[in-house]
Amino acid sequence: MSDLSLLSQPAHIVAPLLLGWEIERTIDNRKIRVKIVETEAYDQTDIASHSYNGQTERTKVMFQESGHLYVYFTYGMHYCCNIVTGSVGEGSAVLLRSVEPLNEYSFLESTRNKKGIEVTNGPAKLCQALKIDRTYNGHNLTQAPLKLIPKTQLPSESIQRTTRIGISKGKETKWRFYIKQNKYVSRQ
DNA sequence: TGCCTGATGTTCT
DNA sequence: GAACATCAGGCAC
Repeated sequence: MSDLSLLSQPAHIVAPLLLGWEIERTIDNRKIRVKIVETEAYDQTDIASHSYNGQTERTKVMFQESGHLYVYFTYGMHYCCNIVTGSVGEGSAVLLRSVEPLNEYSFLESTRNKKGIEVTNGPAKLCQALKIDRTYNGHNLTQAPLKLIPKTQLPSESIQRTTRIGISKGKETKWRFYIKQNKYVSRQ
């Protein structure tokens, strides 16, 4: 039983807390574990967020209970996944930008047809590696086959805070967080 | 190493 | 009809 109550806080508080947490993804009886090393926060006051213009059919999961997964499809070929945070109706979430595999390396390399850090060092890459698609939109992260596993909080000295990547609006907001010196971080 | 661009579908205006 | 929370491959330097 994992306690995800920390996730009911605002996204920009939760985003650095999630660094170092693990995800357990079960595929064909394999229990794949990865560590979260890079995140970005988005909420309804944020012009770069999907929830900025209010709730729509696509974004409704962002407005639901925290501890669920918000998966969206972008650029015609990629999925990205977010962890919903805050309280119901708040419209906030944390984008997973990169993760570090902890086991099943060769399996992940085969799902991506890539090796090394290229397997999971980007938001769409990690979704492909872990086989996350829109069927997981709204998934409860306390349940298999996709579980979020809380870990002790990292010391603040090991966390770097910067502006976000890959957006055209809201660039000045420093809501990207990553673990310093981790090679899986997409851009240091 | 770093810039440029094509691929491709969903969402919103 | 345009924009898009991206990626990979190609080419120049």
